[in-house]
Amino acid sequence: MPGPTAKELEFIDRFGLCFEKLGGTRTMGRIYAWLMICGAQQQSLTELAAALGVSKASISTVIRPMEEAGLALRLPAPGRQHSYRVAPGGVTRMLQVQFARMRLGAEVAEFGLSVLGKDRAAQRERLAEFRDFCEFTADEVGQELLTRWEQYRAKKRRKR
Amino acid sequence: MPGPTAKELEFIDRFGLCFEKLGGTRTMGRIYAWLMICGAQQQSLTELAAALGVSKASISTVIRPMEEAGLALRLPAPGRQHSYRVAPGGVTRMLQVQFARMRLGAEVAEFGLSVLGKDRAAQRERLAEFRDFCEFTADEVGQELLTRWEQYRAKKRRKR
DNA sequence: CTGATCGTTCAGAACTTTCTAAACGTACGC
DNA sequence: GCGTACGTTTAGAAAGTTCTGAACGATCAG
Repeated sequence: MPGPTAKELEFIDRFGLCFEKLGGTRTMGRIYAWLMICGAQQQSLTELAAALGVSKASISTVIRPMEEAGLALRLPAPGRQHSYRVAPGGVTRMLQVQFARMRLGAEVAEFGLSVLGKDRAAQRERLAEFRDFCEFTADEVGQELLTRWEQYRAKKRRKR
Repeated sequence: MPGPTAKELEFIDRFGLCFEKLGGTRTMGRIYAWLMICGAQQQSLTELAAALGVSKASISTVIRPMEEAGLALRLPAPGRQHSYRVAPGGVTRMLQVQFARMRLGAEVAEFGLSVLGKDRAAQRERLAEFRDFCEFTADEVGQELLTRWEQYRAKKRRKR
């Protein structure tokens, strides 16, 4: 099982930084990058640690959130070790999770409205709009996004 | 210019935490919350600092990104001080900025493809899909989101 | 049963981010 | 001009995050 080449490692690191900018952690990005480009279909935790030059502890702690976010897949282990690979449609899932978090915003806004007196119309207006927007993204966009992405991909595929 | 009441402060803090979860900083959220609910139409930097119990330096450094993200508006100052208020459609803008960042992901993926040999079809497939998804969100979703949000809001308004 | 291999957990180290206080530059009122 | 009020910048403190090494529990081969 060969580790990444120098060029591949540069890609891995750039991907890690990018992932950081988008709200994840660097290591999560690096793992995801390596899983995308490595020769093998899947990688064990120990292999990941070796390939990325990172402690097993790091991988272990970071990969759980990745599973929950729908980015990585842990396969029923052949042998006793766990195998990880990129989940199909992983990034899509990630965005959906992000959108779902907007519900929290709606809740907080609701609380704010309960705090604010009935007389403060202008402020209530602002808060209500914020709440609606959070609801909108949480409820509508998540699903809509998926179907539109399928369309987009299909169109792109047809061109080839 | 009264500061926030105890209840209002709780809202402000909860909003700050929520903002943190969604990728911003706590202080940004607290500022935004206070701008939404404070009695005055706008607040100077000094007023913000006093109301939130935070140093002026903090506000000053944090509010610039907020302006750039399209969250806060700096008004042509009456007197010599600057006045801030929530930008109309602020959160929408913020999401759009977030989406625009996906372009970086597309670039990195493109670089990855240039690194990967032509023979590694499976890996290239994964990378290409990632790139396409980044492009899709950056190009299409940002605009689409806006129009759909307008529709949603209009519908919501009609109900009242 | 014994030794080897693997993933997990925990305490502490290294690093980053965020905040503050103090010094500074500028504009205004007098 | 001189003092005052305002926002900005910078260096350093405080807090939080992420990583590592070591100890541990579990599983399998022999």
